[in-house]
Amino acid sequence: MKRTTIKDLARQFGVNPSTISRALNNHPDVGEDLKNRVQTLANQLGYRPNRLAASFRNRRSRLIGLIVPQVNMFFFPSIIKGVEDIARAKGYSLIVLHSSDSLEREIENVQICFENNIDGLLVALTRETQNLEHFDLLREAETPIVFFDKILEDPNQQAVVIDDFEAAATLAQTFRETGCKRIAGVLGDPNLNITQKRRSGFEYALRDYPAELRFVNADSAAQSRVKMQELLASGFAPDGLFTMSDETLLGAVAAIEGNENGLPKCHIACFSDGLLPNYLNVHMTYVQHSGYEIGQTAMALLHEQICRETVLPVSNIVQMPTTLIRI
Amino acid sequence: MKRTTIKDLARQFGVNPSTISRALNNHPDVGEDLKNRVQTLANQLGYRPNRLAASFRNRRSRLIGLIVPQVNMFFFPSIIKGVEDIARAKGYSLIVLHSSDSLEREIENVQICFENNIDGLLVALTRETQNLEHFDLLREAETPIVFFDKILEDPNQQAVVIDDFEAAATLAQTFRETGCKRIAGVLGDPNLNITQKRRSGFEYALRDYPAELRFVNADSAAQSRVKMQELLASGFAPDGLFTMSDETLLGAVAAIEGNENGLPKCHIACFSDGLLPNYLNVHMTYVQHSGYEIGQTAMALLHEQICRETVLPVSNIVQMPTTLIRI
DNA sequence: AACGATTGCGCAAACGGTTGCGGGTAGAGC
DNA sequence: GCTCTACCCGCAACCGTTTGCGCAATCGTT
Repeated sequence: MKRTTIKDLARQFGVNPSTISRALNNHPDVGEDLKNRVQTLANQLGYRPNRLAASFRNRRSRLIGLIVPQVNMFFFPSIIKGVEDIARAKGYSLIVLHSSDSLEREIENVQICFENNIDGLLVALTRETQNLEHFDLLREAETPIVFFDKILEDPNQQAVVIDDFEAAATLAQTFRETGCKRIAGVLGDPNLNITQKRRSGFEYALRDYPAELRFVNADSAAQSRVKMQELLASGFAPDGLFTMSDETLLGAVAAIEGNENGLPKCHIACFSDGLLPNYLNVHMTYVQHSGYEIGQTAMALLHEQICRETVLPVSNIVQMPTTLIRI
Repeated sequence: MKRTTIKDLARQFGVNPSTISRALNNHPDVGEDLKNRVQTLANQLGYRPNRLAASFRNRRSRLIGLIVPQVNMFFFPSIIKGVEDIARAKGYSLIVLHSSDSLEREIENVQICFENNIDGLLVALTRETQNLEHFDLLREAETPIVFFDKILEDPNQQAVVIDDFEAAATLAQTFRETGCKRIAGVLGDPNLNITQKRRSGFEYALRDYPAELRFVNADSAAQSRVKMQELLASGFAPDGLFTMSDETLLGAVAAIEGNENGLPKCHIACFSDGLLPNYLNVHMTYVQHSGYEIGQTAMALLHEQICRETVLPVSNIVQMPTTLIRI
């Protein structure tokens, strides 16, 4: 069965397709009577507009691109939920692409987005990304872009992040308060902007505090566990643990709890989306930065840009508020 | 800056747009010389085809719809990764929609997919879904659909699942072997097909085994934890735990480990995507059903249907193999 | 040299919906 | 009876790409 088109409806009523189009779009140039009859028949026949045709004509696809470096367990699901909820409310659909932590694939993804004529793009960068040249394609097409979470310093960008430096510093303070002397920190990839900011915020807050800091880098729960096991095996017995993400938290806690030599009470402070900490049965302090809210905010910001129909030449970095939670 | 189109290229070479189109698509009707010159200039100018136009003309959008009941932590990320990897390899992009466990929203999602002229659809149903009528829209348009994980019994459907009955029975056996007498089972929503199958497989395998079975239903980690806490508070002290998903596993284990009265050694058997069990620092047996592979298989199956260009009137339920793992 | 086959390109329509413009009709006002 | 206006609707172009068909030029064959 073919799908019913505007032309089909036009034939039914013996009018011009343009009139049907206007009737369906509630254009004032169509008589009330005809308008009603058209709309009811359209419903009966289950008429659904062909967005492809409309998009093509209007040069608006009503499609949003979402590019993430990887599909992880904790942050990504929250993000996609937040983005999709807002996008749907505004009448947009989501094309989701992941870069597998590869710049090459990120570039591919941008091209895919361009070819699909997306109306706007949301991006979290890979750890390999050093500049934003590959987005020029979209910028020249005046397609608004909002970066979030994993971003680069760059003029004239729209972005949604948290105050990583400040949050890390706040977490660092808790180690001072609890009197920790040997702190293990599991950070993300050292190339990442957020890793650098969180580390420097952490170190800055403890710059005059006499504790031994040992940092390791890990991108996944598995890596975090291994790195932590190595650290423990090396004889370092931390009384404090700092992690930068839920993934690394999971791995590090597993390593510590699985440690055969046992371990004295260990104070934990971390960044988290808020779910995992409640299931680990250990006390900890965490900065909750909600992926859901970041996703919502980023999408809302993007939508503003789209409606404005002109890319702002100003930089706008939205810093989301975070909450410090003790459990 | 406007994007370069085929017409721009045609003007440059003083030829007809159709010739440019053929040159770019390596059509034999274009001379080698011209073909090369066109392709090199197209690269230089960074020409990217406007898929919207091509899709419109060809009635193929190269878009795949992916509808999931909810965006959870463990299963969904694996699924989307598997689907996207295959889809990308075949030249398709993904529109991701979640139904928030609501039939109404699922119906909306199907309509969105239809309007976007998707070439194929992958669906895991909500717990509210009782029939597949709302997919008729797409079926009439001859759009292939592949159901996965959460499906309904229905003739003439393509689906990818696991043998839930058998797998649950296998897990049940482990309780018999370890001699458990009081088994707590945390299952998903009772309306779900997989819940019913897994429960009946479980009960069947233990039909002649003298153990006390207590089942509770939970959709999330939080619910699972609460239900398990209630069960423990009621005086039931399980020596065996059976869960149906990673989410429920996480909640149930947290409840047991957080139990103030302590608990004797508890044998755990569950369904899992394979990641979480390694981080809980408890021994268990689990049936690994890889969301990644299910996603890949479902997408590959869908691609076959798309290429066949005619919807098969036969039912084809692919049962993925599972692995029993003890840790 | 005459003829058929092949090569290489142009022409134009089509996909479905949108929109500026124009025009016909009916009613109101003088 | 005339003009003016408001109301409704048709006409046709357009968005970028694809493709069947046609045709001229070239090539190969007898």
